[in-house]
Amino acid sequence: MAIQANSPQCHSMPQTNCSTCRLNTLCLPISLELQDINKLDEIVQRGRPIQKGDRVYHAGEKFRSVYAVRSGAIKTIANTQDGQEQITGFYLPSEIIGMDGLATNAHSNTAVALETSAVCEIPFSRLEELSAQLPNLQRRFFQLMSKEIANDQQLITLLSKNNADQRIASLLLSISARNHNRGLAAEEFYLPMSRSDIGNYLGLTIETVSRVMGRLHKTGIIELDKKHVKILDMAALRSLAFSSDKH
Amino acid sequence: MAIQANSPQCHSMPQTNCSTCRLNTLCLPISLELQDINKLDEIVQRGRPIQKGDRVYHAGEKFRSVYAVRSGAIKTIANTQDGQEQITGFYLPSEIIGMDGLATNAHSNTAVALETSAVCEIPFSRLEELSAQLPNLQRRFFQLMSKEIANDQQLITLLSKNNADQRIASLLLSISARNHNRGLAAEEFYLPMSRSDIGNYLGLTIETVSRVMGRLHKTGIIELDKKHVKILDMAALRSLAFSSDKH
DNA sequence: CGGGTCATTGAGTCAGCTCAAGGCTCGTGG
DNA sequence: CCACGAGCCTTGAGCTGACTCAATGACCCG
Repeated sequence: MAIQANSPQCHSMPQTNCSTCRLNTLCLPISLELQDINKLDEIVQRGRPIQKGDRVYHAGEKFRSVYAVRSGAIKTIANTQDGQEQITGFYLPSEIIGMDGLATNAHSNTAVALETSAVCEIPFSRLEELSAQLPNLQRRFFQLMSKEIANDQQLITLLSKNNADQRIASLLLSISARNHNRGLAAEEFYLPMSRSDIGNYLGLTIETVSRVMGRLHKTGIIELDKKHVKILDMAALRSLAFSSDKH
Repeated sequence: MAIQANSPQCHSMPQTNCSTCRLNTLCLPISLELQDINKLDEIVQRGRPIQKGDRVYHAGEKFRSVYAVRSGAIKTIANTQDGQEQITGFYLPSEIIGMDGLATNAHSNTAVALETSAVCEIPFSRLEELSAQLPNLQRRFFQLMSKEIANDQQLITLLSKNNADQRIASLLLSISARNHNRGLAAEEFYLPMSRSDIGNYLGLTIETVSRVMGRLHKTGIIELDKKHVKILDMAALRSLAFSSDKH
């Protein structure tokens, strides 16, 4: 718990508005003028930190807000008809969650913190009003939803066409790239999720996840110590993820 | 070809505006007042019928419009990094395609007609302007994108957690339900796509699709003649799709 | 130090894959 | 009118990647 509280993402916590947030070149405010950012800022509610395992919202809850991840990491879980759970995404700082609730006015997913995290709550009715006034914000929000669709479709392809090695390699590359975008190292990072979460997300068993990660380690492509990953051979990892032959 | 041209969906062709279109309780105009529907109608462009195999838009093309399927059926295809194709959706009348292009301002998918079809083109810049004026339309479009996300996440779950029988059963039920929504029979319909399309979409080989469909036929759950499907035991199909045990 | 959670490793099984052969349907051309 | 080729689908036989089951290891916390 002490380790979680000291996680490196937490130094963005003292930020109290969007215009000074170091994530504002990635998050919802992109392409907004300073005065428009301030308008957005007025409707954003910053909550207290949430602990590992806490929910941001849960399936069935009335849809009121979307949330920007400010620090930490969040997983979203969809419940299937037969009572199983499917992790539909891992979300890192600057990424937006909660858009699943729009269609039916109730969240279809549950969002759970993977470690101590902070989120900015954005009441959707206010965001809608503001979007009608600020064309750039409307466009930006459409784009965010479209990005979500594109991400989901990439996962669909991964699950439909790729073997275990390719799925794991792709996940590592995705996290690496997103960290890099936020100004962190692309080659070295902590995985905020458990092996079981990875398996659930990628449609694999925990044993297979463990074996594949072990193999990547043995072949010298990554260094691995529990959740600490260091990519030693980025090119090899890429060619593994994107090679068309399954063997 | 003659058969395609006489396909049952085509009698919606003579419609020339949204307010009299029999799909307007399902399509984009939902929840709009009559006068607002007319405003929407002014920006909608109705094109000529497109033939089987024709593209509505293709990957890489600049994003300009979204499209409502008016008749026929459309598949959307994403190209993977390694040159494979992944079908990401089958779209029936009243459903909207093209929203994949918003994030990057270029389409990431290619949309191909599965049979002779007609689409309504909706230029996005005009739709954006109108959305800012009509809160209901803005909300409606957000909802459509959210619905798309929800659909994609259901497919993710299907691919990640369900076996071949469950995947096929779920697809049949989905098409059945969507036909029913449009006032067509839930129990009897033509599959507009090939076995190979089904396999691609569901992450299965064509042989497995064929075997599973044959098995559903033999066990008396469906009647099957090429692409003509009749669901004989809806309850059995549902319990097959949603049972939690894989065996 | 004991109990719980999470991860690793091994051995055997099986669902869905690959490879291969053959059938059905439709359009074209002799 | 029929023969033929091209697509699409079906069916069979055998293989294999990922699963299941099982045991053990590593770590944390009380």
